[in-house]
Amino acid sequence: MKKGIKAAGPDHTGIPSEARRKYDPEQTRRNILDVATEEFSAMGLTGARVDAIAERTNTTKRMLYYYFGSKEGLYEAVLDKVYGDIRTHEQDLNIGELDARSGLHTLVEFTFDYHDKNRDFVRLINIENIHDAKYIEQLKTFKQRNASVLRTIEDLLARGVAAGQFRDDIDAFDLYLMISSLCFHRVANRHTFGAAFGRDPSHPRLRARHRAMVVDAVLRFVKRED
Amino acid sequence: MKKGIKAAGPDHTGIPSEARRKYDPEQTRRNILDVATEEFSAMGLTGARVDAIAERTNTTKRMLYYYFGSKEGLYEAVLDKVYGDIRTHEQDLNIGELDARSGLHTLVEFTFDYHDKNRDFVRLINIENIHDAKYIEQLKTFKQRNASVLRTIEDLLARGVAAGQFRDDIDAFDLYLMISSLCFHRVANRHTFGAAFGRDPSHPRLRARHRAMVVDAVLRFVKRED
Amino acid sequence: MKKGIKAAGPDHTGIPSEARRKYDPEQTRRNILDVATEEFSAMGLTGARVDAIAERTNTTKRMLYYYFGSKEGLYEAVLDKVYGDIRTHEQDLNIGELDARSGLHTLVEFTFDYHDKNRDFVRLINIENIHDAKYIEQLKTFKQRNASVLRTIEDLLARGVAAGQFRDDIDAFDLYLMISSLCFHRVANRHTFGAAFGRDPSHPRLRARHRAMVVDAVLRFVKRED
Amino acid sequence: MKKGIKAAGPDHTGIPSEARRKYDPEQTRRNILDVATEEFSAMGLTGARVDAIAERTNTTKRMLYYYFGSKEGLYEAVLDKVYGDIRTHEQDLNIGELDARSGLHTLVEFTFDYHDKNRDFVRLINIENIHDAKYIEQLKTFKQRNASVLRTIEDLLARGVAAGQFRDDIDAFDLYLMISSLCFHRVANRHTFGAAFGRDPSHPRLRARHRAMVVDAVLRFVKRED
DNA sequence: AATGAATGAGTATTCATTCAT
DNA sequence: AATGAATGAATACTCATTCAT
Repeated sequence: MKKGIKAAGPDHTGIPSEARRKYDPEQTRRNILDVATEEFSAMGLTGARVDAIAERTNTTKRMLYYYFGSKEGLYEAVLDKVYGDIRTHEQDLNIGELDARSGLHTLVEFTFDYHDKNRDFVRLINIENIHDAKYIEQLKTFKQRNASVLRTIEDLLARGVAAGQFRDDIDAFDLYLMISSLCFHRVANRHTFGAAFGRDPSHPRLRARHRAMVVDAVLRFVKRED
Repeated sequence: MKKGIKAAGPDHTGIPSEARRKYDPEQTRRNILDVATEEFSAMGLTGARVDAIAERTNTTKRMLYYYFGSKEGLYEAVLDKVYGDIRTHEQDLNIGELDARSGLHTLVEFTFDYHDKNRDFVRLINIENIHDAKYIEQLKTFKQRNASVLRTIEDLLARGVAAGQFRDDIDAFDLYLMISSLCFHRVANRHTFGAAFGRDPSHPRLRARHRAMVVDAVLRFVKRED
Repeated sequence: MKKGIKAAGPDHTGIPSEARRKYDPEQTRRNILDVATEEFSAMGLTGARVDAIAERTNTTKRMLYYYFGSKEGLYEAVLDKVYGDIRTHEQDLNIGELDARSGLHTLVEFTFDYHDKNRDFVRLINIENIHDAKYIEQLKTFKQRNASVLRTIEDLLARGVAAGQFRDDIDAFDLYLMISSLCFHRVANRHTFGAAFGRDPSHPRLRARHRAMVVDAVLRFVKRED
Repeated sequence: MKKGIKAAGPDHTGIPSEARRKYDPEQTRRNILDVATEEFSAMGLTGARVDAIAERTNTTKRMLYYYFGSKEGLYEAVLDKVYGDIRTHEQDLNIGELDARSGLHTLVEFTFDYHDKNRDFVRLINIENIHDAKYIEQLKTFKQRNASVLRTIEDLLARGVAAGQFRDDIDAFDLYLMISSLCFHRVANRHTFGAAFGRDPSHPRLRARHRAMVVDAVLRFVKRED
């Protein structure tokens, strides 16, 4: 009945003994979380089925409750995992070291690429919004994490203005909303958009063109006009 | 338990007798559809409860099936109704009669306002995307309807280029995607965005500023540079 | 939505006016009865759907209740119609005029053929037995009608015994049960029999052989042994 | 409301403790299956009520789905159980060890007795035929099981012919159909037959007489005539 | 740490029947 | 004589969760 690689039990695979310990709580937890990410992303919070998750897991439904307490607890754990990543990566860009224009360019491209590659992330944000973000608000570390982007952008804008490159009437929050919109929508709404116009806005063939367009639109928007 | 205003039966509401006819299929249908729009928009397709819809209706659950066949049939009818509106209104703008620049300006403002005012519409699109747009694809009239915006934009771009106002390297589909992104995201993802940054991007106080920003960003993007 | 030939309403078919009278109660009744026979025969009493019957009718569901009172009333009317036929035909055989052996021969062949041709009849009897024959027992004329076959067989046996052709220890009821068994089972249970043995016992290719077999078996059974 | 004897929980029935274990999947399954056999046999597939079955069970409706997946799944399991029995018992007769005539005699008597005693089985076959045997056809083991009787009869016929006892123009399939008809019909159609003629053909008082008649009819049919 | 069995409260849907015209 | 709209009580089935081992 069970699919996937069993995390435990006697085997004869020749894998070193640490890897086939009878009980590996960390791996079990991780395994549940990964399967749950797929299911919640694909089906939504209400649409996801605990049984469906358990079935694709190496373990049983009971363990899911053992580790995460409830369906909602598991969903929150998934959100936490998925949301943590983007902010971490953003900070790895070291945008502070670049000049304002190329810093912004880099940030936009990163944001574009991140959404383009992490469709599960995009779907989960979507799903959270259907639930009025009530689960994500409960994650303690959530707000802290996000503050960082705004600071990055504020810094970028200040430096750009100082260097005479950028307009001085732009709000960091607004600018991030714009970037986010342009990167998010083409992935999040690709299905209805695709259905409406017969073309998938997130199709790989369009990626380079849209990436350039988004960067272009943002840079034109911030550019100081003489 | 709270029943809406009964359309029929002896009442003391003072509503003129024609309005409380016992048999008024059109009104019954409409009533169900309106309540369903709210419920599906608020709860999603899987999260919505047929019982909850029926309860807030002037009629019984049975009639819901009588008119719409199934929960999914009702959901599709809701999508159909809601999606029909925006295209109808778009065409009422008579953008063809304006010059390219103000036509685009008008279209962007309309799109912004429409999303701003019709949150149910935005939520439903979101929900449809979680379901990979599989329900909307079944609506026969759907694709036809949407073609119109693209033609409007193509025309706008052609006229703008001819008048020397617009760049000549812009694709109508891409441009609509951009407009849509900027108008949709701030409404659709207001909850997670709000949770992340402590500010609701669709808050009325920000509306005017964002409206101007979106128009500005789009016009700068299409503007021919000398 | 409606299939079938409409019994009423303005038409331009050129059919003489009597045939397209606006209201033809007799035809409406007959039409409902015929459709119901098919549905009950195909689906059983519990399996049959009033809506399904009404839909295949020239009229509406309401008329079904108008004429037959209830689903069960309609079912009883179907039974009555269908059961009436066989006894009527049996009497048309004028078996009393033949000598005992050929009379029995004729009766068996008739019974065989009747079941072979009237599968709806066979199915309905089957269905009635699942309901412990409680509906057929309510049909007033039912018992009277059946008495006739037993008298026919009694007469046949008496004459056969008198003529030295038949054994004298056979009961008419038993003999009819035997004949009935041999003619009924191959039709009634053709599906499970077919599934079990890969051959349909009521297949036309087997008909002649089985017809001869049944006649043969019965005649051997009654035959006086020296 | 009337619950059967609970297999679990604190009780005061004096049943030894092993018999009222809280977790006994095999017993739970069996219990459901037995109750379902009665219900399906009495009411038919469509007429049977899942709730009615659950109520007479030691467990809840949920377990019915846990073990059998659906009402139809349960119905199939019932068919499987019930059909399995007759073939098993047939083979226990060891007819191959008897001479042709007494072998056939034994087989007919067994078949007669089996149908006479197992009315649920007979009813269920009847019900399956109303459904065109579509459920029984899905049981994998079904066809295999049945092949055995035909081989038994073929062997019997061959030996009887070789011994000069039997005619040589009889097909095993036909002969089994005859036997089956004579044993099945009197049970299956006892209600309509009873209603029609005022006598129940399966009444115990008639059993011995009909049993002899059936054996007699079959043996006369196969007997070689000089 | 891990598990198969068990459960109650829901959940979408159907059905025979009747109402108002 | 005929009809489209309306209904309440059922009906099969599902779901997240917990028990006993």
